[in-house]
Amino acid sequence: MAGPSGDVPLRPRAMRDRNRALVLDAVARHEPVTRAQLAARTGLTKSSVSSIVTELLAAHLVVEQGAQRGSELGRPGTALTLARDGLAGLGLEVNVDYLAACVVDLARRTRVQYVEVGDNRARDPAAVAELLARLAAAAVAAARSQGLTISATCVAVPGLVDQETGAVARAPNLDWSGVPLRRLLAGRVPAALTPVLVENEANLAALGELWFGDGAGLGDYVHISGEIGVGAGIVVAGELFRGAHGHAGELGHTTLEPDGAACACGGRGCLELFCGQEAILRRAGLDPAVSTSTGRADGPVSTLVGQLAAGDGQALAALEVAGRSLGVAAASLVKLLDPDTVVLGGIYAVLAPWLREPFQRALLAGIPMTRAAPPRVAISALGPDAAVRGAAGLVTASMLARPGALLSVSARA
Amino acid sequence: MAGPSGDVPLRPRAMRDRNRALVLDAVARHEPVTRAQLAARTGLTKSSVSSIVTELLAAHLVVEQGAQRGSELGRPGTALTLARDGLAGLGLEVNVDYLAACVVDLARRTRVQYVEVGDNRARDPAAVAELLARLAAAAVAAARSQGLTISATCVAVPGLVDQETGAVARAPNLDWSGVPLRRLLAGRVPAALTPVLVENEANLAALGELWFGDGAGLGDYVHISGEIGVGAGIVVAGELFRGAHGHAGELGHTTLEPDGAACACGGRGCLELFCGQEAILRRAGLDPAVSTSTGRADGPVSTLVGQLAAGDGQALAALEVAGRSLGVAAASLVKLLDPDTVVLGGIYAVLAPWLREPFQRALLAGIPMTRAAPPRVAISALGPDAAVRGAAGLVTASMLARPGALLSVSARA
DNA sequence: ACATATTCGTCCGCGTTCCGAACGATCTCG
DNA sequence: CGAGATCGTTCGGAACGCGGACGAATATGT
Repeated sequence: MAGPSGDVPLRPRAMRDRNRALVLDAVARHEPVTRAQLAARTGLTKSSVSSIVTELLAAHLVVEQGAQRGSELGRPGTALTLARDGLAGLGLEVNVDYLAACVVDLARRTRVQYVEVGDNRARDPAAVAELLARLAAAAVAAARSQGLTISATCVAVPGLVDQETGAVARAPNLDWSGVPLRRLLAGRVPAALTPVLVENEANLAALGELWFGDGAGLGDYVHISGEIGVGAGIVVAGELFRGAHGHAGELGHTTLEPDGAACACGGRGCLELFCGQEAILRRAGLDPAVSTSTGRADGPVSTLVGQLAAGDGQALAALEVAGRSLGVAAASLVKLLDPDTVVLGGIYAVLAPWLREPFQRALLAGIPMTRAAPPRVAISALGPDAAVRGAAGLVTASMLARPGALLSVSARA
Repeated sequence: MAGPSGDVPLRPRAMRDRNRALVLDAVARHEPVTRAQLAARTGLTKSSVSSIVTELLAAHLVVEQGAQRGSELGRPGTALTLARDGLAGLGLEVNVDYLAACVVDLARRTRVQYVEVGDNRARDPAAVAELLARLAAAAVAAARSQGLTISATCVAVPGLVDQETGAVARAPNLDWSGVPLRRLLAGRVPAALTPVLVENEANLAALGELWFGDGAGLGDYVHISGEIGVGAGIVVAGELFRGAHGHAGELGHTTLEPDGAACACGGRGCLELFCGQEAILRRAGLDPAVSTSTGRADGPVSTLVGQLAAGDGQALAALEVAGRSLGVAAASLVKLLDPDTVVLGGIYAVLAPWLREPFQRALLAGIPMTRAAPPRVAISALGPDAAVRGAAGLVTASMLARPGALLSVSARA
């Protein structure tokens, strides 16, 4: 029952908090930037900006870069940028056939990135947690040698997550159910990495696209993430739409044919049966059973790409089917959510040369004259990397959004 | 792209604005209420609440009701309630087969409500605007005799609206396209009723349910509005989800059968072909062509209800089909948006005794083990009245949310 | 009847924060 | 080298919320 946008009274302190976040955000967006430019951009006065910047400098969130060479008149300003050598976010990912870790600094530069291939379906959740913790330790060590300090961690998983407990309620493709991932990691990871967030992979991939891809021009968008499952991440006004229980975006089990084939989820004619990774491979005549790689390294998807490039008829037909069915589902989604853009990510980014055309055709056919302009269709620049980086980015984003919490963490270097 | 929740700097003035809205909202929710209770509820101190209440009293938004009889110890407080005799909102509705107007006061009591039946497809948009303006004038006169002053107007229309211009981009069931409704009304209505908002009917019906129905317990919900078209209104955290262009919630043209029958929208196998009002009537063996009434008064829907109550097989089968198809579409919607509740509104509220069971069955079948708890299914308490009242409520809600704008409007009575 | 406890609403002084104007600093251009 | 422009700082003023103190109004106990 949120009343007027948040039921909390606004005190001078909260006012300062928000203006601090406003300035820090403007630095992140426009660095390098001078105090005067910040004042113009945020609408605050020069005095207020100065006072806030002083705090941000003391907290080591922002650093001065010396005089800004301006070809204009007057005294040049001092350039401000986000600190590159201070706090950073750690992103982890558990997927069906690999683990990944990456470290991102405040300026959203990826400073460390590790991937470790291996079939996690064959492993016990605790064993996966153990491997992931080791990967994390390696990434943190590499980050420390670059002068970075991890402030928090976020783990991407291909399934539904209970935000409160950090447990994976259900991840069908991993065959996980009720796995308390946060607790499993908490015991295996130094306390400096906590808190550990757990979040759905498709959601994080959408945010990854926002922060590390072409996010700027997307507006409100839906990021469709093709992996072994099919998920959608919905971003509205720069923020993730999570739904009431954090489970929004489950696109893979949209019903396409009410009387179609049975799906593992219990339903019938689900989208995943037409354009999930395994369905595509099978239709193309490839064996999806072996170490299914999500488009990275060598794996069935690269094999498929090879066949497509060679003009293999069966493979091309499989993508025609996938694109068309995905387009039909996307049309319904677009009519329901009215986004500016639809982004194809995950393996769909890799398969875009063959997928895009039938997808777009079906999408437009399903959105007739009802809307002024059809949504743009964009291809993810990140592909399968989007989720880990989105996870790390989520950590740094929350630092940028709440700088107040970090003010006392000054004395570092 | 919105940075830290709004790119506007927070000044002392904005702080006051928000706290004013916070207090006013608390009054609305808990009236009658004393200053001390408001302080406890909002988290502000007694001093701040006192100061804000003084302003609200001066603006005639709130009135004192004399001493509050408390069975407790100590000095009793003075009860505060929203003013019943001051500002009010005017809601209008253009639908296929009727026009409606209603006036709602700050306390969300419906003070005036008029409905005028008549087929608007047969009329020119300008003629409709003329009739609507006359209905509005009558409603306003009735409101004035109760001591109410209209502060603004909102019009509900069954189609896609351009929020900027207040024009109806397309309303297929009215056969309107590019009708500048705001401009048509502006010339025919006294200036005191402006500004005139124009908004989609399904969206307003959802808000109507929130404010005038069982809104309290719904949480985040989707209100499915069955009329001649089928629309959905999505409410998240007490606010409407409009999408990037204000066109979100178009459920009626979700594709159910990609190779199904052609729909007027240009697509194939659309949901409306299975559970739109005309489809249901036709399948039940009734003639939908005559003055199709949206469940109010006498009309084909009441005829249908009669047949259903009598146990007519063809009619029951029609509702079985409608319920099942609506349930399938709702299942996809639920997986995409993850709401707490799904509300059946419009004619579906009237048909609920026969619709609910197949609907719920299909809905649950489509949401297997993937979610912790399936969404609740609720039946609208308002039915076809939801939209007009939501329109009027939207006006009063925006007054409550931005009391600052009304402070100078004091001298009334 | 009267004192006491309790709660309500107001008042006043204080701290935080933003704003606006003025000022010195620094650079470009002629 | 002076005029003009821009940058960042500083200082006083104003708005606002906070906290404690105070009088008002009521119930309870003796």
